[in-house]
Amino acid sequence: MTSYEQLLQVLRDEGHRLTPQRLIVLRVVAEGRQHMGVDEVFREAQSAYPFMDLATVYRTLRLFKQVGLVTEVAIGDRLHYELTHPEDRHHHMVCRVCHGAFNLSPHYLEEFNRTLVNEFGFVPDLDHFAITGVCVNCRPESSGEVGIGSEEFTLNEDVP
Amino acid sequence: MTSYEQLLQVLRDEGHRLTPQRLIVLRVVAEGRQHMGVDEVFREAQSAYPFMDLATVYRTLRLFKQVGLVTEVAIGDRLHYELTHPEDRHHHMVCRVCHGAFNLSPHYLEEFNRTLVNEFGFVPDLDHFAITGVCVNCRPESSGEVGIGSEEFTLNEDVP
DNA sequence: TTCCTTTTTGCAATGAGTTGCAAATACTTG
DNA sequence: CAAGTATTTGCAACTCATTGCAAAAAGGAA
Ligand SMILES: [Mn+2]
Ligand SMILES: [Mn+2]
Ligand SMILES: [Zn+2]
Ligand SMILES: [Zn+2]
Repeated sequence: MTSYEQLLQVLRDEGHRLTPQRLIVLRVVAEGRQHMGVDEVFREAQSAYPFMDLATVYRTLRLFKQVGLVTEVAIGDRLHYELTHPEDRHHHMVCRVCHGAFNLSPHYLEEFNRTLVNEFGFVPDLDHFAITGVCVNCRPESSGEVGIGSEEFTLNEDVP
Repeated sequence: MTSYEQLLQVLRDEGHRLTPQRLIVLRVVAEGRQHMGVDEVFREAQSAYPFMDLATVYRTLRLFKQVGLVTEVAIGDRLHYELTHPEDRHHHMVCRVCHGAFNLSPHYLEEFNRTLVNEFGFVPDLDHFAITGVCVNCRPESSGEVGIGSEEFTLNEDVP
């Protein structure tokens, strides 16, 4: 798919300098799991480059988001990042109880999106969205069959 | 509608103590505008009770939310509170550019809500929701007619 | 390579929000 | 009304995220 070299070219093309810090953060995010929290990126990056500063990680991730290399999603009150895969747009349902995160096809928000645009002229930020709630496994009385179409992964950080 | 005395009874009924701090925060929220930010509540409360501490305001608002007296909404990355009006459920569209906030009927999220419950058994938190985006006035090319049904108010705090 | 300019970094300070804890106090009971 | 107890408060310390600024370094030109 998008190789590491191609990703670097995106930075060069927009006139950004290729510092060791940026190369490492990019590698960490590219090789990491889905939705890494900032502190997780920081720890991994620091182990490869001990002088790495947390402020640099924040600035670097913000830059990567600006140029489209990574996608940001707010889960709970923390920001998480993953490499952008244009062919795999998705949203999330995040369980408030078990912190599990389930992927959700963009299809489920398309009508909502269209309605806001058509009725109010409001263009919502619905690129990569996370809605909190309670998942089927954590519901008080485990009633209700689950349909197809959702794929779970688990966050390895606590989300408040 | 719900008088101040009735609100106090809710606290008493659940075994919470009626401290001067709580009475004042409740009065401030009850008499304040929609969606007061915490620091705004703090300032008003402090002017009525100079010993008021910011931590107490945070704890008090969290308690009021727990017992249902107030409704919380995250706008940008700050929490805002307003007195709960069960007969006036609504969501918001918040403009990233001008920070204007528009009310949105719950009706627009009902289908989305139902779909998540039915297809995935996921019960989303859609009590009082705010979606960010760009409002019709702030869109690059001002195309598109605005329908009826949205009512604007302006936040008087900057939201990042 | 060396020099120059501009960007980027590391560090320290800041701000919002949360938490532990001892002192204060609201409510209960006599 | 006084005393006892459990809750609540104020304060200070702490965390997470952001920002100003001087020092470091990337990239371009000679
Ligand atoms: Mn995702
Ligand atoms: Mn509201
Ligand atoms: Zn769950
Ligand atoms: Zn606007």
